[in-house]
Amino acid sequence: MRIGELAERTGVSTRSLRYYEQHGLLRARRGSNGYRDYAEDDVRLVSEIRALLQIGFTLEETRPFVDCLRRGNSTGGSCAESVEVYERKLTEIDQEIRVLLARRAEVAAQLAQSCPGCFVRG
Amino acid sequence: MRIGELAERTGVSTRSLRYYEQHGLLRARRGSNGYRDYAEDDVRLVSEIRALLQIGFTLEETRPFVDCLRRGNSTGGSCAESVEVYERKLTEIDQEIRVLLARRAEVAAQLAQSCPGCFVRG
DNA sequence: GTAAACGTTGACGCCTGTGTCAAGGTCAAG
DNA sequence: CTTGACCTTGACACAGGCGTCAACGTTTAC
Repeated sequence: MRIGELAERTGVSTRSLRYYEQHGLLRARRGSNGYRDYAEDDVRLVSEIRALLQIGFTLEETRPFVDCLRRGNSTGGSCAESVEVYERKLTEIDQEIRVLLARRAEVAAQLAQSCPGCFVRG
Repeated sequence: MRIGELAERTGVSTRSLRYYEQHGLLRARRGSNGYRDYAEDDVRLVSEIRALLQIGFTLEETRPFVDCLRRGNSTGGSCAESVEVYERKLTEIDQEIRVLLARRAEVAAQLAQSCPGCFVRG
């Protein structure tokens, strides 16, 4: 299928699809006219990328999942590298949460000091 | 004092000081040679900005605090506008935390599915 | 044949605070 | 007078994923 159809079926803009390809996540055969020609499997592949981006992964972090799918696995997360990324991501998220909680406490403290009457649930 | 001294005393690069000025947060008289000439109070002012940036405020959000200090208040947070920003920031942070917690749960669920043996404290 | 729809690559913009380089003015010390 | 430290403005670069426009080739339908 051509890029327009893939875009429509995945709900992803053609711009994004080309961007993914540019970063080596997506590959396409080329017709004699230069048009990209995608396989059926690419629909799932793009969906995997989108799902991960949605969760907060960077494009680079989706690479192991894509590679995993390409190797024929039923799920992008079925490979060791993917699991590692999952675990790393969990650690990162936990760290971000800690930072935010610290910030929240800091802001709440400042607010309490500036405005003793202001209640802050915490 | 000149910009170099202010930079040294606040631990902020001259680049940043000029940037703050460019955005109307910092003002300086100019000597006959065109050099910026800062007042003693600007040290505290810059410190206030840095403290807020550190906590995660954007430069724009520090404006009410700066204005508040300029009006002669002992603290940048002593004004109604500043308190509003504090409260808005708290709400934003809480929202971000919620997003991160949701993401964490999502990632943990995916990980558990991909790797049943992997334990995830939650 | 021609217009419309779709494809191609390339490149700029965004957002935010800051690093960094350029090309030049100023001033104190030797 | 020269060196070097310090100042000035201006402008490019980054990170990340994508919108969007340009300029141009292809296919499709009439």
